[in-house]
Amino acid sequence: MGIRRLARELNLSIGTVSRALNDQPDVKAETRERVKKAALKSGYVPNQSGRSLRKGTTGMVAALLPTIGPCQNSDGGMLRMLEGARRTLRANELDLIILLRGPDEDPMANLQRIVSRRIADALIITRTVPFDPRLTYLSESGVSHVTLGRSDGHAGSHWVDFDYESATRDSVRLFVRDGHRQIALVQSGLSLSFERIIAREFRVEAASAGLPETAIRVVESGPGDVVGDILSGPGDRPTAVLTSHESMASLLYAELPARGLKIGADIAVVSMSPTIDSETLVPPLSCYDCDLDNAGAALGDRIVMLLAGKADEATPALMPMRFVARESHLSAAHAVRA
Amino acid sequence: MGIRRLARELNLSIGTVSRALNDQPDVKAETRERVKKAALKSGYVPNQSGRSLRKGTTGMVAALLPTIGPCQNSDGGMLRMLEGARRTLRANELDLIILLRGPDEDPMANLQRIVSRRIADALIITRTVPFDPRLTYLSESGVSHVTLGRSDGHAGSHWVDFDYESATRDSVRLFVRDGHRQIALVQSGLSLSFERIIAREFRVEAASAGLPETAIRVVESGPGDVVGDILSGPGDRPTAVLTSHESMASLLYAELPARGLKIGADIAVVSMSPTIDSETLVPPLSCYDCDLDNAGAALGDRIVMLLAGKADEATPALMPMRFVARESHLSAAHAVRA
DNA sequence: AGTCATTTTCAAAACGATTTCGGAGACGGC
DNA sequence: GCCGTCTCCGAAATCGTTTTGAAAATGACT
Repeated sequence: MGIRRLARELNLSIGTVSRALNDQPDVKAETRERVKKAALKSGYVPNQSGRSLRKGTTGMVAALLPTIGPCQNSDGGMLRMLEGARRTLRANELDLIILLRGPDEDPMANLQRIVSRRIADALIITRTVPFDPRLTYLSESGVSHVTLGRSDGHAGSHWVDFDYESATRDSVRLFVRDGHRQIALVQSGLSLSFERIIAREFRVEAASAGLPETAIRVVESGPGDVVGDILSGPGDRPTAVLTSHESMASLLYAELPARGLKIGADIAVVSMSPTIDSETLVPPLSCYDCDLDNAGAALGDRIVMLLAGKADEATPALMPMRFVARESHLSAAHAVRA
Repeated sequence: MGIRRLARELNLSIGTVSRALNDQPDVKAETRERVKKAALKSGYVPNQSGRSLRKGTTGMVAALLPTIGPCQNSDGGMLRMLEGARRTLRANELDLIILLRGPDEDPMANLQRIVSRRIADALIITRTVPFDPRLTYLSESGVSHVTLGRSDGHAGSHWVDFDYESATRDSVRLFVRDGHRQIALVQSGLSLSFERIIAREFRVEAASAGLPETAIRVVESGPGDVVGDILSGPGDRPTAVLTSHESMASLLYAELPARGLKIGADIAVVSMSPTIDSETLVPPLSCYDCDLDNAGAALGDRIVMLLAGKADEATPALMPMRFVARESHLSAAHAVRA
């Protein structure tokens, strides 16, 4: 196998065979048929290395996925999204490959290695931070890329992201409408773009809803001290909590009951961007849901546009988040205050 | 960029430069140093396509990951394991890439495409089924591969798997010792190798513990009817349940309370192969834990052995599972029977 | 100095595909 | 019969690297 052998069997030159298989002109329809049939029969598939070398493109798109710490079983959502991207890319003759980056590897060095070895034609970048140096590097190197999550400081960049602003605003309004006067936001960090966005919007909306500075609490913590961080501090305890990630919500579910606080009764909990089984929690978790399949497809679409040279059609995509009211956001909290 | 330019700058032939960079003999130590320094300075990295074409190997190992249905947020564990594999492979100059397969793609066709395009030197196969046709194909094609999970009917094959037999036996014994006389096993399917193994072992061990046929219930179900399936049927209800996967356990957590059964009190629940946050459930889930990092490393090791031609050193690896006693396995169940 | 063995280097041939360029026929119009 | 056009195909160049085989340099010893 190899195009050489196929050509010899057909009594044709390898050039003609290649042209026939790639649907290029200057090949008689009948010949093209003959070639294609023979290729199918002998199971010929062009060697990727040879093809890449000559064409200068690999036909692959790489998604860079940092695997961080032990608290990373939230990946289910990521895979779900990448599957959406895969489907779209595949429909355009592109293969999606996922590249893991361990905690031991330097983000930039890792990126440079991938770029310079020409493993993929385009990249999908996740876990963006504000002013992400990776994006600067990619832009300067002229490598096509789409990010999951915006990054401040990269004006013309192509991204897909969820509408955390609206979701955060809605959430705060919901709390206020339900009579909560003391609210908190729980995050596991503040470095990622989406965490920043949520924190900022949370403060702004709470302020514009008339809540005083002391009524707003933004904590950033991990397992062990989440609940302590929320409940400590001056003034009344918060009666409603928004978490920026499902993993934080599950921590609350684990620790709040031990403090005698019943979720959905004594304290309201709403979570952002959950993965799948938020309804199997007790009580079922109210959350802002996101359409992972479509987000993935949007990522794929952007990549396809970029590679087709239609960069102008690759507009940013802000995916809506949908509030799913279950039971955890309910609370008799206003009574606490009254 | 390009070895050609590098060679010209150094006043050397490209052959010498190549040999110097690849640590091959027949290069003066001083020259080697000079070349390496220049390569580092100019940021030269060999083009992967050119290298693959010439060497016939890609330096990549592909892990094939089916993305199935919506119930797949158990992937966190899988990624964790693959990260272990990545680390080991990377230490041996190999790159790990993950290839998703959507529900729309045929497993065999997908596999054939990957193999014939020579995308990777070796494959990691997951979700093995008994007498897996993929393994037959790979063996016949002479493609190096290691499977996660055994597959009946492939004697000499290389695999890494968890010791489900022992865990299942232990679990049944634990139940019996705690006085349970009516036990159940809940699975989401029966097609995968590990599901078969657990089911078989469950029946065998229960029988040899003296439980009559009617006291053993093995149900295979999805969301919605798990609890119904367990509780229905002749005889007393089971007082202890083993689940073969964390996702099933979380279903039980969601649905059992509604039937008035308190986990860890009225009914014992133990889960196999959980991912991370089984301790944040209420009550904390007792389970058989597995060392994902080491399992991943074992996968990587096997691949390295295979590619180094030391197939005989790539022995199968049965990874132990460790019982983590939390609270869900407790129960006053014997009282029910008494 | 000449010979031989041993390093060290260079030039050229792979690897497998795509693409460019040009030539051979076929055909029609004059 | 000659010339231009069109269609189809083959030969050769090309992509960037590794590997091979031969040539040059070096050193040791007569």
